[in-house]
Amino acid sequence: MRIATWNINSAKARQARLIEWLDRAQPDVVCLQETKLDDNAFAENFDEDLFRRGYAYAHHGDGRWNGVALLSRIGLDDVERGLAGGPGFPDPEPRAVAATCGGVRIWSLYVPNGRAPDDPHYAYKLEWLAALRGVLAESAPRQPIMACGDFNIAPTDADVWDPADFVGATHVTEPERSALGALTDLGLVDVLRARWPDDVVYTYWDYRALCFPKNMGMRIDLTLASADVAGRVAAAWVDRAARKGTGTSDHAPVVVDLDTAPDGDVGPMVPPPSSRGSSGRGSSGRGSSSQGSSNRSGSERAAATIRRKSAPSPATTTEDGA
DNA sequence: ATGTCAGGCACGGCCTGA
Repeated sequence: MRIATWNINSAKARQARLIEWLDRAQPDVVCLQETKLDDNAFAENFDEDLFRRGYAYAHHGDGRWNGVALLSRIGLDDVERGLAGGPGFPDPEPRAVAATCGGVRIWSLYVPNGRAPDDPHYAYKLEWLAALRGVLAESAPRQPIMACGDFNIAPTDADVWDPADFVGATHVTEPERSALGALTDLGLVDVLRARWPDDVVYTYWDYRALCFPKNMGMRIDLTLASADVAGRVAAAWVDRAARKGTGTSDHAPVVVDLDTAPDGDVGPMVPPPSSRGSSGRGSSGRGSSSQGSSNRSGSERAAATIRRKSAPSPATTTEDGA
């Protein structure tokens, strides 16, 4: 079961890249953020592309800004749009959609940016995260869950290319990190970081100033999983190829492969493509701890990481081509 | 150098958001 999250920065502008990526990456479930479409426009643009590939979807958007979606080819049940009890700015915005897919309650989340610590949008961000905690706290004890999306928070200073550059900025402040900590305190595991504890792993690079080629990035797109789900993680990586070239989002997808659940009721309805065998699933199966790294495959490593240099220089970082 | 994009409005560049 392959789950991905991707802030695509406009579904319409990204249509060709998204479809191309679905065909290449073969995710079973995709959490999208910043579709920037209303529900009708999303349907008009994507019904044919998605249904032909076996995906059902739930879109929650009202047009110009925000907009989230869940795509699934392994079932899409009990769809829930919006964040119950969440704040507005001033009205509630389409930043959350959830569904049960393959036995896991999955959330696609677009946390407010915050803009600046003294901006009203920052207070809104913290209120929104508090409401999210309330919703996940009800769900987490009852079922396996994953909360995926653009959190607009770098969990630690290791998740930004230069902490000094972020002094006074959002995404790194203590209240934001505490709000994220309140989510992990529910027992949710940041599965990408658990998988790559010591590597430079970014998911977002500003379009400006050659940030991507220099690897001046941030890790703000997160895949949080309840312990039962985290224990099934067979691989987790950032698909940096999706950020390369022209016409890309400024975010790259985060991809997580789960082994089949212990009760064996979960699996893709579409036969796994041959590419799947080279992405970390071929090893021993369940029992791979989310903390463990010994069974990471070379291709997972190649896709996921940039090696940290002893003297970090953005211009000289190279891909780890295992 | 806020050095780039995206959408909206409305068809030519501004404005807003990220």
